Order: sequence, then structure tokens, then C-alpha cells
Amino acid sequence: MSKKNKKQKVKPQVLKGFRDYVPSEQLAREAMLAKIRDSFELMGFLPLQTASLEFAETLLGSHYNEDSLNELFGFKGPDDVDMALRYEFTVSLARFVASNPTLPLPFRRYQYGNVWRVDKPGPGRYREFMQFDIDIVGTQNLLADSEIIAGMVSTMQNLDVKNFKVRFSNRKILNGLMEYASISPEKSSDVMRVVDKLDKQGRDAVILELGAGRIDVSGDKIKGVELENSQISKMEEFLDIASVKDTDALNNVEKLLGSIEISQTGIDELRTILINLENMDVDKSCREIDLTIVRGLGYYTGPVLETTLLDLPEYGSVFSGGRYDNLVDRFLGRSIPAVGSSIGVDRLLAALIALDALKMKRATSQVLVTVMDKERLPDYLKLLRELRAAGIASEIFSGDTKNLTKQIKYGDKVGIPFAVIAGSDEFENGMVTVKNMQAGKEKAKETSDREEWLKAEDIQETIKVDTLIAYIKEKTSA
RNA sequence: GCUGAUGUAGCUCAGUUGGUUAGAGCGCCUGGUUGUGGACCAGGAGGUCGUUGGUUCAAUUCCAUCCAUCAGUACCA
Repeated sequence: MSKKNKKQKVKPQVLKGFRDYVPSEQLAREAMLAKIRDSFELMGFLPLQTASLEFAETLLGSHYNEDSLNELFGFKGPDDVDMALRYEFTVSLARFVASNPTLPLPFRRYQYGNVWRVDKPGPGRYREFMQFDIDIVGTQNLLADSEIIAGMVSTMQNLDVKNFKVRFSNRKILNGLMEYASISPEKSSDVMRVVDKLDKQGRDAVILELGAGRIDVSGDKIKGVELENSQISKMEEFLDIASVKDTDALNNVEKLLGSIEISQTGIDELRTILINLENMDVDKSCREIDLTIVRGLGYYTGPVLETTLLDLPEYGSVFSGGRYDNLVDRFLGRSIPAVGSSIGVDRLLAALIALDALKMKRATSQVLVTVMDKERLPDYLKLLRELRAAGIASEIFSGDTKNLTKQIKYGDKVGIPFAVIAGSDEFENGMVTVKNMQAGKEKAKETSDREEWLKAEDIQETIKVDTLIAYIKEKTSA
């Protein structure tokens, strides 16, 4: 058949939107998770872990139909059950709360893990990705909303993210706006969706989409919401004042919508939150009221929250949420109010890597113990054991070669900062040689002569065996 | 989903106005150097030219199709 007898091979490919995390990325990711966890536990949040798979009906609720089944990783599982991978944690949290009636409320919990969505992948956007949520369930007290916002700011700060802003608004103001512009309930979610694009597409595009629609730069037609001109001009009145921030924005919107009860409630709530944030001493430069914030999700009922990186706005919101007072209804038939927010861990990680804002560690080992003389293996293992007992992460060269060149090359490639070398020269005198790989790397830049480089003195030192641990500790702490 | 662009080695790309053995740089492997990384030197592995079909004496090259990737856009519970 074919010219060569080729072995049947499986292509080593990953699914669209899925990915591997190489060790250096995973180390950064786990360091990030640890910081987030610390931030939330400092605020008294408790960990919860729920099942990755849920009944399709649990996840989708009233959306449980054919269309929505295509939008998630759903399938017929064992025992003939319709099930799906979770696409967020909030519904699972509601399910958990509904099935644990003795749970002390308010329940402050955090949860992190993978979620799965059938979305088109983009920069920092995957089909399997990690989210890290905080929520407070069982209270309408705006202190909860304020705590969530404060937690968002402090978490971003603990992650050493420099240039970010938590922006928030209130769905109640928008609900009143729908009333003001006489927009029917059927159209209001479409209108919200369009207004949500203001940031990305700009005011002109939004106005067009509220009316007859527009044609985008690629020539693609975008359907409009088909509002009346009178409705659109009322929306414009709002958009004009929405570009102003904080107290001024609230005062302006109060003039426009204050006569509508639900909007006034929303305005008052935001004022309360502002006062709380002030008393909590949350850095003003890290948060602001922005009345253009909408959030696509339909289940939000009150404050809505978003966090953007000012240096990378194209990554979208990296930490967002809001108040959802009706989600538990699905399971209980009565309301349990809740508010929460969620970090897109992988999106944020991708953004921070793109900003070069993370220290990327490559190795966990500080020391590589090389093996030159097989007869001396017990001595090498003793060194290794002592290093580890002293809390110094170490590994012995576990490859197949005795060739020292290759062992050192391995240490260089994987990024281990120190190599311990010992042969008969050292053992007979109770000594050991420690090579500083980083110093060697710098020296290599200065010299092109091999002999000179190998003889360079400050790259490695031969010291007494019993001073090895103190030596490494001193070098690594500096 | 829609619009457009692009698919040649692990990566970045060149190339063929259709013609027999498809190239470069980087990376990788081996040796120089089983007591030392980088640089250097010598050698080596690696390609169904994205898929399938069509036109042709002949297709990696032309045409169609599908698939994939990228960008924009839509949807996003």
C-alpha cells in the first residue's frame, strides 16, 4: 500500500479550547490560587466543593431545552440520566443551600475548580477553565455586597495586580430605565445585552443596534432590537449621563430616573455601598460606580460587579459577579438572597503572563545532586536525605547516564539553581563541590573562551561536607 | 453561527510561472568533553507540502470540497 511501512500513530492533539499547563505555568497558577485562598479565608469564607457533573435539569432550570443542551457539555450518562459538566458554581451552590436547610445563614463560602463551556476560544478564553468564586448566601444586607467588592479589591491587590478597577452598578437602575423608556419585558433582556457592549463597541454602535441594527467591519450584519425612535432617545439620555462616575453619576441618574421607584431603590443601594466601602477604607483608585455595567447573565437582581485590567482591556472582565436573589427558587420555590463574585483564574493568569507580571519559577528543586561514582551511591543518597531533612528541595540525578556533562546540562535546562558534585577528590577529604548555576550563566555572557569559563572561580566552590546545608541556605536566602 | 485571511520540519518562514532527490534559521539528538552548562566545531534525525476529490502525461503548486488555525463579529446559561 504505502511506500513505507508506517506504524499507525495517534496524533498527540488536545481538544479545541482545552490545554495543558506546563510545570512553570502550573507553578504560577498554584501560587496564584494560594494567594486567592488566603485572601478569602482572611475574610472568613469557608471552602465548599461540589460535584463536577450535575443533572442537566439542575444546571439549566427553565432553560432545559434542546438549544441550551448544545451550549454545554451535556450527555446521556450511566443509568440513562441526562447530565452535564457544570459551567459555573453558582447553581450548584444554590442546589447545596436548598438541600441543607440547617445550614447557618449567612453562608460565606468559596469554591474553586474547573468549569466547562462550549464557547469559541480566544485570548485567555478556554472551554475548560478554572474559576474561583466567593458568595454570601442568605442575606439582603448590603454589607454583604460591600464585603464582596472589598474582597475583590483586596484579592487583586494580594495578587500584586497593579492597574485594575472594580466597577459596579445596579440592575435595579436599569430595570427602572426600561420602565422609563417604555421597553417591554420581552425586549428588555435584549436591550441590556446591547447596552453591555458599550465598552467594547462604543456608543454609536450601541445606538444602531438598539434600532435597526448595523453592519460591522467584517461586513457581517448585526440584527437590531428595533426600538422606536422615542425609546432610543430616552436610552440616549441615560447613556449620556452614564459615562460620568460615582457620586455625580448617581446624582444625575437620580434626576432622570428618581421618580421611578425601582431605580431610586437601586440608587440608594449604591449610595449605601459607597459609604460602606469608604468606612472599609477600600482604595478609591481601585473601584468606581459605572452605570454602563450590565452583565449578560439574566439572573442578576441587584448590584452587578466587574473587574478589568486597565493595561489589557481586551481580556475583558477577570473577576465579576453580582446579586442574585432568586436563584434558589428553582429548588425551594421560595427566595434565598445571595451575592457573589467569580475570578476567571485562567484568564487572569493568561493576562498576567501577557503583562509579564509573574515570576515564573521553572524548578522546585534548589539542589541537584549529581552522580559520578556508582560505588558512592550511598554517600549521594545520604547528602540528598540530609538536604531534604533540612527543608531544602533537592533531587538526585535519576537519568541513565553517568556522564557529568549531561547531568549538569539537565540541571541547566530544568533551572535548578545549585548542583552538588562529588567524586573521589572530594570524598577523600570530606569535601563537596557546589556549583552555582546562575553565576555560571552570567559568567558565560562575559567570556567566549571555553577553558577560561570552566576555570572561573566564582562559579563553584569546594566546601566541607558538614557545611553544605548552611552554605545552600545562606546562598538561597540572599 | 456569520465575514475574512492563512495552512510547507517541533517553531518561524522561504520556494515551485505545474516537471523527477522540497530548503533555511532556530530548536532537538550524537560526538569533540564518562570531573562540569554557554559559545564553538563535526555529524545526525525529523516532511503523506492540512483532508478528500477534480483538471493534467505530470499537482505541494491550478480548481472544488471539507477540516483546522487566526482575526473580527454574534451567542454566552
